[in-house]
Amino acid sequence: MGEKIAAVLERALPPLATSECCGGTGKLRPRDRIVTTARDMFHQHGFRTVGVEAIAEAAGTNKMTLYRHFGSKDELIVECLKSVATESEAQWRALEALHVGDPRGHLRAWVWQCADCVLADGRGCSLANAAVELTEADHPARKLIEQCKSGYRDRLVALCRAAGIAQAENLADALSLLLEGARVSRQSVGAEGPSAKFVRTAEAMIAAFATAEG
Amino acid sequence: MGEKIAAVLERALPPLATSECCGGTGKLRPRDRIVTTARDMFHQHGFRTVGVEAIAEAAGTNKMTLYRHFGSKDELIVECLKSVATESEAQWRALEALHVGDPRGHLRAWVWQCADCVLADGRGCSLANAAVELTEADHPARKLIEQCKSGYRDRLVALCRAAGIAQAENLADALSLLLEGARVSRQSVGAEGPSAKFVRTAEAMIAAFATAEG
DNA sequence: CGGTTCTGTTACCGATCAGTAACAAGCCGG
DNA sequence: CCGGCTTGTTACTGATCGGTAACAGAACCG
Repeated sequence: MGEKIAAVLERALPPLATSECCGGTGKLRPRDRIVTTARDMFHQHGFRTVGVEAIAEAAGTNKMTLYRHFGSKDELIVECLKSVATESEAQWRALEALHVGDPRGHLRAWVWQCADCVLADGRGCSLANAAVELTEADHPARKLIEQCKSGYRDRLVALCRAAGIAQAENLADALSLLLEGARVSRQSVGAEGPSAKFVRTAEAMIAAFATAEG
Repeated sequence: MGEKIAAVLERALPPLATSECCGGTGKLRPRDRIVTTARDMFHQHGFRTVGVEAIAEAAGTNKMTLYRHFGSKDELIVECLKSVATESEAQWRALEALHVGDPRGHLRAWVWQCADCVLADGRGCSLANAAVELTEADHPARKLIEQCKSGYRDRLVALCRAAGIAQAENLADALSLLLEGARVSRQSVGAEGPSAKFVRTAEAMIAAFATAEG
């Protein structure tokens, strides 16, 4: 099954004392370093591929300390996804603060922010990827994923409504599909595939919904 | 990491002699039964989750025979994806045959066929899922995935062009994003999420592109 | 200072998994 | 009936991985 990433890390990393590694997380406590590092590694290489030992090592600590903070790998995964969700929410609020009283501009800025994200990161959305990878129906991450995605959807609906869109739910869902599609398409076809048309399509869609009678 | 699917299978399957199991592949030769069964299991539970032993057993044979036909698990994965691609191509041709001389009806029928697929199958596209799960940059499946997705995109562009759409590439890519988004969104938010709006959105998009001046 | 809490280290367990060896049994065409 | 090819069976290796035990050391706070 391909090359073990542990071996790759072994080769790529300098001897390293106790910090300033993959996460670049400086002088935080082990728990925070672990979450940050694990978040990146899970995102980059997948949840099943990355082992807890590799995470601990990359975070400048060891497996034992990891297990003192997280009861299991699944629990760590959930914590990482929570961290992703928190960051996503912070990004949303930041964009919100930049466009108070201008929901239409807010919506268009959101499109561009998403496009940046799709462009910059070749691995899409960690939450969606987790839903693909963690197939056990009762995996603790599944509930969280659904909650986050639903929450995001609600915020997008509210934004569309604020922007004066009559069929706010329909536009929000359409934009969600486009965004999710762009992120997954970039992983399978590459950045020059359909995902390159995300901005143009989303803006056209917004324009169409804005001029619709309802 | 949750419950082992081997254990689940052990419980769910009757003793079973040599056939008529998960794949329900009757009297085919072992190689074909393995591919069919592996395709289903990979799709349902993910590529890394499913072990070769479980596949062989579910296919009514054993690991040794599996390895006589496939050099490695990765090779089997590639073969499964090829099988998926072949089936998808056959479906395309079947739809094509039903709508000769009516590209516009063909396009709308394609939308409905996709919707059926999204509705019926909660696990999305095996190729896209593989791109999410198999993160090694040089994994043999990656090339295949990109080829298949690009080929599908080309066919969709051709169909749009035949339907008289001026910006055929743009519509094809937009529809690709919607479809891919619907399949991945169904896995994270469920069937009642944004993916439920796929048909309505796709049809609106086609209508918009059809009336555009170009 | 002393005690407590957090962390590092090493070694280990049990399970799983990809992949192989060796041999016995079947099938099938001549 | 025979000889080759395909399969079944069992047992095994070597590696990895999730998770734990036990002890030593460091940091912190009174």
